[in-house]
Amino acid sequence: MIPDRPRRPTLSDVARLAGVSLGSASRVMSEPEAVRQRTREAVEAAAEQLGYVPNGNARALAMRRSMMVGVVLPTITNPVFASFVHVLQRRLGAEGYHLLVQAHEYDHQAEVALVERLIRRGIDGLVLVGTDHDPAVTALLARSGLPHLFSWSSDEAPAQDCVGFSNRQAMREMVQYLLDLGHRRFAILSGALAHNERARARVEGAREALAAAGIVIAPDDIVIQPFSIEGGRQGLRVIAARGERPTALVCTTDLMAAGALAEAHALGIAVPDALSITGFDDIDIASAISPPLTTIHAPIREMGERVGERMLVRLKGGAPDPSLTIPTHLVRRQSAGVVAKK
Amino acid sequence: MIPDRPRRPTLSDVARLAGVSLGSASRVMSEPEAVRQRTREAVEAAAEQLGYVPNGNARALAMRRSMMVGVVLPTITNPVFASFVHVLQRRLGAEGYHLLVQAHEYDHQAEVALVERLIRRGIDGLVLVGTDHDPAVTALLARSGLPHLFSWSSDEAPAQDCVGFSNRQAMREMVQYLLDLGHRRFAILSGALAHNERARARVEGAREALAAAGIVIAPDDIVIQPFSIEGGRQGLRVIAARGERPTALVCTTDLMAAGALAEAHALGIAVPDALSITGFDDIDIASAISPPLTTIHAPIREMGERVGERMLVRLKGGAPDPSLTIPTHLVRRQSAGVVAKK
DNA sequence: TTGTATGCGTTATCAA
DNA sequence: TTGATAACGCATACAA
Repeated sequence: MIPDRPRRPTLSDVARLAGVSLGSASRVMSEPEAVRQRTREAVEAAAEQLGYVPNGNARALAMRRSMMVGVVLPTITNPVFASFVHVLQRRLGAEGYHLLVQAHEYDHQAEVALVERLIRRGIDGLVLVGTDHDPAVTALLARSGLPHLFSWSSDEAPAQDCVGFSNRQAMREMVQYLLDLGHRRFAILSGALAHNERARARVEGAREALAAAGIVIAPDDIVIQPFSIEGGRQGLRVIAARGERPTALVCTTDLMAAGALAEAHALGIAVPDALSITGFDDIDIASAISPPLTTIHAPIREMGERVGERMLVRLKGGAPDPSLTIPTHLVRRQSAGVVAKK
Repeated sequence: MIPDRPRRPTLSDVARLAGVSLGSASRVMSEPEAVRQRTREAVEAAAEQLGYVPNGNARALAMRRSMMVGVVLPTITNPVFASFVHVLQRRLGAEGYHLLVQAHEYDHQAEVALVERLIRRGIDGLVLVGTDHDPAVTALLARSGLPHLFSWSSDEAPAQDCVGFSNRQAMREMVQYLLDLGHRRFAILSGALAHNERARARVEGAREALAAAGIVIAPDDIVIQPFSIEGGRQGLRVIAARGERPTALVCTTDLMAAGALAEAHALGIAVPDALSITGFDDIDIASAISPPLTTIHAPIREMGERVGERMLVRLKGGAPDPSLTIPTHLVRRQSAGVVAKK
């Protein structure tokens, strides 16, 4: 009986055609130097002739390693996370790993399900953004014994396995800069703070710097909108509708700042003359909008490299390293300026 | 002897603890309705107690389906591709599929290696961007019998399995609009055209619309730079250095247009008064830069949905559908205006 | 250096 | 409805 669907050739088929054992054929694939040239060539010829393609799933089962690393992001549509994936992919891809990317769209609960799905699917390691996760995530990770790394945030980081930067310190620097420019009336625009220690740290950093200057920020001056360009627009509208406007609008992401900037243009609010606007992340587009965005450079590239390297170490059975804090820096552009004289 | 590493519990362990056979335990996982309630509960309790997590790789091997779909992109750092991934992930994720995303960074040859790696790793289906691929890609796909879909381009599309839009027609519309605004001197700014039928179709569309108006574009007026913001900046510099400047700069992506716009600002070239600049894609940021970008809306969301749906059909053994062309539309914003009177 | 045999953790087939 | 048992395709320890 002829099989209806032409089954893809397996290593057994290759071995048979080459006239060697399955074991030898397998060795040719994984450790070619451990096999005589003659047999190697026979196997390679047979593989070529049959169009043999190794079955990664069988391989993963036998080796108990899938060569896949999971990455759970807030969203892939913010370029700052896309860049992170880009770097990670290059670094881990170079060592033969594939990336399984998932995004929870800032849904705290959704993240639990994504992590579980990734573990079930059979990843070898997991990269998480941030350190504030549902206890269920931690439990899953602990139970599975899966190597995992946290990223982005060193503000509330565990002692190990986190590579990030100080969102709080960065934001302090930003606000201090604005204070030095003479600003005294501030508003802060952020996405939701719940389950997001990065946003919290950024807002806290701003608050601290202001407090040190004797400025107390009112609850109303912290506007919460979605982490997006549209959220930025909305936020600016809210603030513009106020009686006494701030002279500086501190946004917790470049995306929100870009939206706020666009809306300021639309409303005829001059930036930075009537209102200074600042961002956070330093995504590519930040320098291309106008006025170019004064922002914090988040060290995404370096963070991605470090996370990738550490993940590779952990995947090879290496021990956890202490958490690492990468410096950020303020990028002065034109969206923030000296406060206008009365 | 005690095993040194605490092996993760398997379905056998669960079955043993529950006092049922492996087969029954397996059934509880996959088709719970085909098992008596009593045994089901026993198995579920045992699984819970042991913290059982199914092994996806074993599952993939046994079922001969990995529940993973590959996506090969030019780059993840262009928001237009990130959005595509976002939509695809939602659609396929809803049906339990994982996405294996790879980017070739516009390296034609690199794509071959990526596709091969994905096939080896064991994907169930593959989504490709564009239709112009190395013959080796086609060969791999044909040999593996893997369901695969093309996207983005209906200009040189195969009769089946492609979901895209007409880059050429869209660009014709754009240039016609500029002609209607009175422009007669054009420059075109694009990334490399080799192995990229989308870029080619966009340039061709522009050329055709110009030709129809009796305008012949000189080779020098087509500037090639990387597909990026920086590429856009460079491109504008090249054009600005020319003796006789164009009044309209047609860019083949929003990213390049944003870069060109930024550089125009930097050089003191008024947009649109001294130079109209147009983009293509309509990424989120296009409406937030200033002046807001006149561009072509590429139907990424709908394309992603269609691709996802079709992929699901193909994954279930369904037959290929004829290729689909989704309409685009011109988005008139402020970066393009009437040509200045002499 | 090569072959043999077993295991990886499931699903699926077939009797019972 | 359940249980035994054979795939699934490969890696690997061990023997030859």
